[in-house]
Amino acid sequence: MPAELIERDAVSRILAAARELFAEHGFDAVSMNAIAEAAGASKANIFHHFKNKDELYLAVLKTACANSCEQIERFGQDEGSFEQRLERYAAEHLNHILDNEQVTRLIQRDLLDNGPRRGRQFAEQVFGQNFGRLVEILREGQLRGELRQDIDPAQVALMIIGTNLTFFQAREVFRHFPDVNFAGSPETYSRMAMDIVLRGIQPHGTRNAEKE
Amino acid sequence: MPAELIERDAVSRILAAARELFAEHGFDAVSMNAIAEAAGASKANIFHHFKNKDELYLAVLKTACANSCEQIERFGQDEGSFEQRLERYAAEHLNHILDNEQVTRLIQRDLLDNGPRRGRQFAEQVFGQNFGRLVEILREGQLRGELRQDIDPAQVALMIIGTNLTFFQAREVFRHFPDVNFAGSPETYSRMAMDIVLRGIQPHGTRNAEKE
DNA sequence: GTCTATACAGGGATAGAC
DNA sequence: GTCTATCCCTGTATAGAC
Repeated sequence: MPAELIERDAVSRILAAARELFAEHGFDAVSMNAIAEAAGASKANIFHHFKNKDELYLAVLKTACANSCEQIERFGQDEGSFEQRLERYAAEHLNHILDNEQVTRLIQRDLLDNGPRRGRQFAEQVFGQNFGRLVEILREGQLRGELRQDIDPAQVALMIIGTNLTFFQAREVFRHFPDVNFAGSPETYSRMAMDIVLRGIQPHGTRNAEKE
Repeated sequence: MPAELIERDAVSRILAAARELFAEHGFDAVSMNAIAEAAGASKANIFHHFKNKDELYLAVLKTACANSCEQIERFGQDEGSFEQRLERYAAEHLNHILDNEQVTRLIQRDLLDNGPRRGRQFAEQVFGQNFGRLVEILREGQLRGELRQDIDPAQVALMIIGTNLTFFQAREVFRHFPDVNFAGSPETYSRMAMDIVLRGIQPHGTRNAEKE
């Protein structure tokens, strides 16, 4: 028996199977037959619980994003210096997208799709939540003079998120590049990237980035 | 008549239509019927020129990437200071991916479709070419002491490319974010991002980033 | 709620005339 | 090289029994 997620009700199994398959292959490449088989249910039963394929996809995205957003809420919450918070946020964010590979892929797919709008809202929700929290932290730091005034917090937030997303997206590719040593180590990558960013956004004349 | 690309031979029209549709909607979402209609040719004629759908897709990717790589060769070629070259490279790269939206989307899609699937090679080719050129420039700068020694050039290259790709990928989303002012202006975005990166990778104690 | 069986549309791909 | 017509399969979705 497929040991992974047995003993759960059909709806849960269907959602889990659908999430995995949609994330891996994309909406159009996945048939209801495949989902039914992976979920250990009949195709007709899926249609009993979800009106059609689109609605199933939407349900997958909805539960996945809700779960993801819940985790994001906790990023960078704790106390600590401005730099520590930022560094921690970046590390936690990278960790999060790697741990939730399926959701991340779903969202990236959705961002790429120009066609049916389907669940764009959820992609925007997750992306926007991360973005908003980061901007908040950065604004606060700016008020307290802990980063340059002549800088757009939104820009920095986007750089941090983007740097992490790039790692996620391209890690399998640059794993084969001779120049790259950090492919297998997100921690190293995150630390190095944030070292550059932090130094880049320091107020002019500051010099206290190292602490080890 | 569809004014865009008329008067060309069938193969060109087919490739152009296929590139547009694949980029927009993804491989599985596009039917040969749709391509035939968009290209103003019959489905049978497509199959006359391309063995099957996969081969057509591969041909699209191949020509698109070849064209793209040709342009990349010219990035950052000219003389100028290290910082100027880097800045120029970043700006040209962002410009390039925006101008070649279809190719960029094709590659991102291909990257996402991790499976035992198609032309991963092309993604590696384009990505790798950009990456390699950037690392080269950075190494050179490092030798001449124009950027920190304790930094991995590959890391910086990835940050620059990733920052640009993120702009491309998410610009439609953060266009609606109140915090973002640079959504419509890649030039502004690129300048601001590189300002941070350049300051972040300067040798300790340098202070000559501004020149205007 | 869950199944088997089935309807029916659209997909990729081919035959064969011109 | 290009077309029309057609094949056959797989996809989504439904009917109806249990």
